[in-house]
Amino acid sequence: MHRQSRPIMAELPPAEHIDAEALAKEYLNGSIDLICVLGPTASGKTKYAVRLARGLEAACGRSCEIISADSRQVYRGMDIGTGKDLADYCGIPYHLIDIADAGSQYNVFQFQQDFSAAWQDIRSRGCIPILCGGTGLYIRAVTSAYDFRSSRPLSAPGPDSEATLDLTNGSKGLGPAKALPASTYFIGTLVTREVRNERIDRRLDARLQEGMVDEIRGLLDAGVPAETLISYGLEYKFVTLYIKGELSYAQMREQLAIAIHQFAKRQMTWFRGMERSGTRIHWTEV
RNA sequence: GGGUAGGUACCAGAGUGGCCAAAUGGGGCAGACUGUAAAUCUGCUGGUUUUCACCUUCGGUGGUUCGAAUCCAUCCUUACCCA
Repeated sequence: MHRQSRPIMAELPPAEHIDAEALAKEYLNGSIDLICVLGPTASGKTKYAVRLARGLEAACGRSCEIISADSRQVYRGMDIGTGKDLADYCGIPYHLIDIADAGSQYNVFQFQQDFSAAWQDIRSRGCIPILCGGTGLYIRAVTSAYDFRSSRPLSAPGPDSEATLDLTNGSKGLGPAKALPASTYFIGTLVTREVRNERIDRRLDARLQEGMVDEIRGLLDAGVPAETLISYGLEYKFVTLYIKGELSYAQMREQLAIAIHQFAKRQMTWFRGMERSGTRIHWTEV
């Protein structure tokens, strides 16, 4: 008898079919000003967003451009570990990928600024913007118009008043009114946990074979501190620990797979939280 | 065949007569998170129950005892060692 405790799992939301033509119409008549594709890692967001872009272009003749909402793909030289898969875009222009140096510290506030600029730019050229990514905080910061000016500026680890002052001045200088979307249509890419984890495992092995360890060793050799890479989390954290000899290859692979599973779960928690607070997400099977 | 050490909840692993439904870690589940978010943090994790509580659990069986995961007997079983 296998009475393994089977905890209640949040049921998957019902999937719906997204009609590109209707969506294009909504965008053109101004009832929405941004389309956002979100989902946990390994749910096929990018591929879906590209397909959607194609569908929208076919439906209304306007070009689509994708704005990435991925807190790690912003860094140059971090390709395999962040799964950039730039070929997946198939010619659709993308934004906010490779915009910061590996080793630097990008953040939500910066993202909000950069997103605003890209979003306005795309719209000013008559194109349709699609925000696509899995960094929930980033997505929410730009679609719910988070106001960071009133919040505490990022403070340095120590009592480094100078750094704090610089950031404060910087945010003031950018002005209070950032242009952000007023109405976003959210599409979530839906996969069962089992399928998701299976894909994560397979993808991890593929990345290891593609030379992920070498990529990260290269970053270390280029002078990116190990602590910084570790702070980036997941592949950068565990592979760095492996390179430093603190984990065996097998341990690295196993612990990393678990950490990615847990990350995907946390992403879903965030998205559910968005729904709980009133955001309508149209989940679709991919 | 003989010897030794083990068999504890999903896993690992404490506990060696009452304060044990059973430490701790991992995993899992759920949640929080407006300037690091692939980060950081919280709760739950035998069953019924709102709580109190009660019920069934520590390889099997049978004992000892007011009381056993803990002691005894026996059986099954795992690892290693000697043959």
